[in-house]
Amino acid sequence: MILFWTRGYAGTSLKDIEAALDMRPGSIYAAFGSKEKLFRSALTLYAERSRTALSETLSEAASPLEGLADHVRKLGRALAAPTQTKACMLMKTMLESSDNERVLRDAAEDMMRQTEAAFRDAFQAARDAGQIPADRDPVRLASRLQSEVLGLRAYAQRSDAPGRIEDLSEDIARDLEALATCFR
Amino acid sequence: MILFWTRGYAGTSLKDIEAALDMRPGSIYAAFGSKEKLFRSALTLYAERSRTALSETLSEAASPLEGLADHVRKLGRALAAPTQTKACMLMKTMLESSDNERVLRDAAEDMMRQTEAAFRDAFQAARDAGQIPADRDPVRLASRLQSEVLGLRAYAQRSDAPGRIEDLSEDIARDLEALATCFR
DNA sequence: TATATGCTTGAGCGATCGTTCAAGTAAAGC
DNA sequence: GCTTTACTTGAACGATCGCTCAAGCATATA
Repeated sequence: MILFWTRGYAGTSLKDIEAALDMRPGSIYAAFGSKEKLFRSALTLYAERSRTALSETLSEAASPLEGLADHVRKLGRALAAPTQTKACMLMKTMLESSDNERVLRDAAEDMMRQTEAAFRDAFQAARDAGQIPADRDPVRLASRLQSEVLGLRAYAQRSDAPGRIEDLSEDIARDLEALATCFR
Repeated sequence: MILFWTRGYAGTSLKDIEAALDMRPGSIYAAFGSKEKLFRSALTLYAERSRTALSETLSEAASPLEGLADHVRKLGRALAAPTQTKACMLMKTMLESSDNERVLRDAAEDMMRQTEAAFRDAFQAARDAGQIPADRDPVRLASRLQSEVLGLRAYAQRSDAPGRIEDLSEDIARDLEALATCFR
């Protein structure tokens, strides 16, 4: 999965996959069917893990809004560590897929919408709990947060990012919390 | 340029370029040297145009901060229109480039830093003019804005984005202006 | 031990990649 | 009209792409 994540769909050759899985082409095709199917399962795995991480952070937090802020701060800490790739795999897939790979694009979009729906539910819960003003639209807040996270992760890909990422994620988290404080 | 922008470096084949320029391979190589050099000049052209657009918007605005807010709103309007590609070409290049294309990655990063420097100068000017609080760091604000713009443009790539983009850019622009209003 | 079964192997398929270069074409100078 | 010069052409190169399949291997069953 990490291979596809870092190099993308078209950028990963079967040679790379053979080496990573220590399998020969025949076995790979017997097990996964095609490069595209293998990529899609990698994409699904990525999305599931992301969703799990988010829901765990949300459930551990004292409130939905703090949960979202925690999520952003955790992300910032993760992105400050040196890893192969930082940017969101769904975003990378969406950006690299052309028309003849529309299936992948659509799949990535769908999964991204699921994440955004989780954000929306959290904002909705925060509003129901009176933590944020009633005139705030959870859908709009969710797309804003989605966009901020995409931006943060894309920015993190820059080689000079490590020193700025924690400030960035802290700013985003503070803005989330400010939704509550401006209401008191 | 648009071809490279939409499909990326590796995703654009010489066949595509031949068709787009109505030139045969020999002429292309005589004129540009290599696919990589052609891509780099496309990247440079893109960055120059972006920079020009930004500086024009800034110079037309009543104040640096309003200039930045205008820039974001203009971007939102542009992204709401149906175009081939929305996401920033520098970001796409940064994300798709692997280690064997490090030259492209570095070039894209450099150009992105120039944009960010322009943001920083505008924030600095706003602070010097007393428009934003003195304890605000222009560098930090600039990286935040850079990240927000990257996020906005990546989000705009989604097929269901058109309806949300203007809200998103409006939210970002308001947050910029709030740097001033919270100071009054 | 002989046979059947399921999995792995890697040579090789046709297609496409970026790139080159001998040959062809067109305009300029004499 | 002939030569020179500058530019264009497209066939073809080696490399690599995703993928296939006859052959080989190892284990289970008889």
